[in-house]
Amino acid sequence: MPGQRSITEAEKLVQARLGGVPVQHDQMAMVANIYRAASAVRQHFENSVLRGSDLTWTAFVVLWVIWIWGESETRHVAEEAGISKGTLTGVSRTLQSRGLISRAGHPSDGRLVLLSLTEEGEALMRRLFPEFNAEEAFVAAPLSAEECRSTADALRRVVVQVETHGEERRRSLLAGAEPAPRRSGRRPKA
Amino acid sequence: MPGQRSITEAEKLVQARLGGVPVQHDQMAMVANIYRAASAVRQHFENSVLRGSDLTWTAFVVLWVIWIWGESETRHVAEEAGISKGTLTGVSRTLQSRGLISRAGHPSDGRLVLLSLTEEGEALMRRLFPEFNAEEAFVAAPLSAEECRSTADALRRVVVQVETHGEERRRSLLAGAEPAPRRSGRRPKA
DNA sequence: CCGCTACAATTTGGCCCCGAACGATCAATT
DNA sequence: AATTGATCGTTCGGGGCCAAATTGTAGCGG
Repeated sequence: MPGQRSITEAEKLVQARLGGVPVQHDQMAMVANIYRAASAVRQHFENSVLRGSDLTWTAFVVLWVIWIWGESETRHVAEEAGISKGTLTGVSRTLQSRGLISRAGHPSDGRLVLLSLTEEGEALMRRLFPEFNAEEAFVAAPLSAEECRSTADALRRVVVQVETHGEERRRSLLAGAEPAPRRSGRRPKA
Repeated sequence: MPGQRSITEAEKLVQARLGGVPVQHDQMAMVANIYRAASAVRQHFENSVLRGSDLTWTAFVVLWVIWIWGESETRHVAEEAGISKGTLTGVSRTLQSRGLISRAGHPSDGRLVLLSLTEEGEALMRRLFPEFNAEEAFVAAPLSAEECRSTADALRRVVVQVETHGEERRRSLLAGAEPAPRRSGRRPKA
């Protein structure tokens, strides 16, 4: 677990590299740990409960969303699952090919596509979710229920911060300059 | 921000789908929020500070590790950065092609490869890190310094839990059964 | 010196991931 | 009926990501 041990130690090294420029330690440590925890948890889930059904974390989340909310339009599923529409297209194709979900056109709006679980997908979720939840309890075992709640609450506030003020923040950082293209991704036609 | 609003609401729906099987609410909410916060934060960083230098989160973390620890063996960089060795090979190739890092063979052990920042990479990190840290402060703005510390500490304990007991847990879940292959990835030769 | 085992980084295969471009559809005009 | 503008899901390009297979070096015992 060298990554963890080094976090606090790293801060001294950062100071050395920056030569006196002040660093926001606590915020830096929290962000680093958010990402590290997310990776560790995802990895554990994929290699324990999900491996047996050969699902990725993302595929499971998509199934979960449809399971909870019932037949849904793809854009809503993508937003709930926290992935882009383009990604969902690929994931749902995979899940459909395995017979876990089905797609149907919207009766009155030809642009929409509705996703729903097949009987097989439904049965899988009924079987899988309790195992998944048991693993959630496992990774959270060192924390009391109260600590889980306050941690969840703190993280929720971070998400709210980014989702409500993030775009405005990004605009003000650019300060009028054009948004700078990505190197990856489809090229503009011009 | 429908995703957040729905978390607590979703728990009632889960109960309905499971018909009385008990659910660990607090642990479930925490895990969901860890992942959601990590995605939101990563996305915000890539679209703000990192976009201008066309770096992904992962590429930045790799640069950061080398910056802090100095010239390092690839396996150590991969572990610190929280990615697999195979992923690092690709990322470091990209960074090298952009002139930000350089690679050198180990003087006495021909198997090892050492990564270090070029002068250009060094300059980039000196310029970029303060911007990065300012964004860490931005996303953490709704939380007090004390809340950042306790949240970071809780997440650290989750990581420790997974890293110390995860493998044992996965083994006991399988209970002797063979580990079940992945659908994706290279096929066993047999 | 010759296997042999251990361990390093790389390659490979299949998926995930984003966001720009695209084609189809809809709704509101005219 | 034709035009226009918004919005849907899909396609596409360039990466990221893991773990098994592969390739190559190290260092041992014989």
